[in-house]
Amino acid sequence: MGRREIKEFRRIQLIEATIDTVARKGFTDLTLADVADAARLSRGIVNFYFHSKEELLAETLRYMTQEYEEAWREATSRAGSDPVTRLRAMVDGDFGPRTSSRKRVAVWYAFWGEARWRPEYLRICQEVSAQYFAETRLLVEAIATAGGYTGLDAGLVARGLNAMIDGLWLDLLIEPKDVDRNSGKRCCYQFLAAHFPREFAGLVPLPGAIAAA
Amino acid sequence: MGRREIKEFRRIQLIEATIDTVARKGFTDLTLADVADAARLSRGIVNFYFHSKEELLAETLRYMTQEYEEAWREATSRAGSDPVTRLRAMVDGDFGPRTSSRKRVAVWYAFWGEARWRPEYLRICQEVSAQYFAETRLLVEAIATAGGYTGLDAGLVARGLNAMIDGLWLDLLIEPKDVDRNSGKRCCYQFLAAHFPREFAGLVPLPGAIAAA
DNA sequence: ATATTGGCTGTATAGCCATTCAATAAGTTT
DNA sequence: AAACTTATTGAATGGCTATACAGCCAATAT
Repeated sequence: MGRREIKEFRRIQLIEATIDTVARKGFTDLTLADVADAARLSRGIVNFYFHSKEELLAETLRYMTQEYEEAWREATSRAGSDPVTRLRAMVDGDFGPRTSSRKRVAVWYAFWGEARWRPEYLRICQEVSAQYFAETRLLVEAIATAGGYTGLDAGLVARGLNAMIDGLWLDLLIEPKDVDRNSGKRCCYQFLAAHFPREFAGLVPLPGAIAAA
Repeated sequence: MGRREIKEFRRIQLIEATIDTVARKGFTDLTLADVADAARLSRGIVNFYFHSKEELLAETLRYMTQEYEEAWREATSRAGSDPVTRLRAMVDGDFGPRTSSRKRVAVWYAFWGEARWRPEYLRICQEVSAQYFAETRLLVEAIATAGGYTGLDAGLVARGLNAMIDGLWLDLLIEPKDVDRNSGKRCCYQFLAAHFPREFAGLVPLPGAIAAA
């Protein structure tokens, strides 16, 4: 590896070490020595690549939001142009093994827990949240129009879906015995089916349907 | 104040000082000196009433969960026996000015952000979450039965409502410009109206209805 | 070959903070 | 009011950790 590439490589290496370390020790107990160890580099390395611990953490959050946004944009893109398929792709992505692993979700919540007191975190979270909301809102509107559903506030439905996803992630953390990635997904399907029965009802098995099958 | 009462009084005084201090400075920047100052007591006081900082924080979380549970149990109790009214009382409570003030919600999220790495926090959160879920599930079931709604998974609906509330609280923190206590409430009403139109539709004004009124 | 650059290391340091504790104040009992 | 108990203080302690930095070494340029 030439000197040219190494700079960016190390940055990412340290950011990923930070994610791993937050996942392993939490936010409060995280030290720069831990991060350096996780990256298998020397103790002083973090302050060589970042001005401060605070900056490392903010960059880590930025990295995660970018990764997340790329993931759902790619998922919708693969899903084609049908808004129903696209919205479903977003939900599926949010409960896919990579995005909603216990590790990843724990790290999201660690950052959200601090966001209130760190304007930089807040800004970053607002950005990703606004993008996601805008897209879901658009899709909800398109589905409503195409399906002839009237008297429905697309903003409210989109907001509700977004909130439900975040809340289910919390359940993955707190009640992993009652909520897993699959039941989280079904929960969202059911919400969508309640508003758009023709488009989503097939995804929600009726109670007892499994036993009957 | 006699010596008998003082012990309990100081405990609560310190716990409430802790809530205020977390609200003001966040979890990471909280020091016992801050808490002592907030309580207007001397620096060493916390370790006289609690074995450690960790214990103070766990007790603070326990205090908040008890307060929350008492609040919604009282709200449903006041609401009488009709499950529709009862469920609505729970939602209204969750978006009432006391429970969902930015300050309180920020503190909840601070604890949730740490819960993954503190088994004690996890246990406490699981407890309150399970109680709340059990009650909402019961009410959803009662509403479905009374209203003749079939083919509806009460557990999934209750789970979705719980998750939506938690997620909307996050929005109160992160996007206070787009989500406030009122729109949060309306969001939940809309979810309930989607499943139980006859029982809840009246609470969700149609788009444009306000302008038309 | 030699010089130069720049990534990287590991130790030194200074500040912070939870916890302890000896001293003191306030209240209670006899 | 003396003896005793309990609450409270605030300074001292010790451990921890972010940050700074002097020097080392490998890669590149000349």
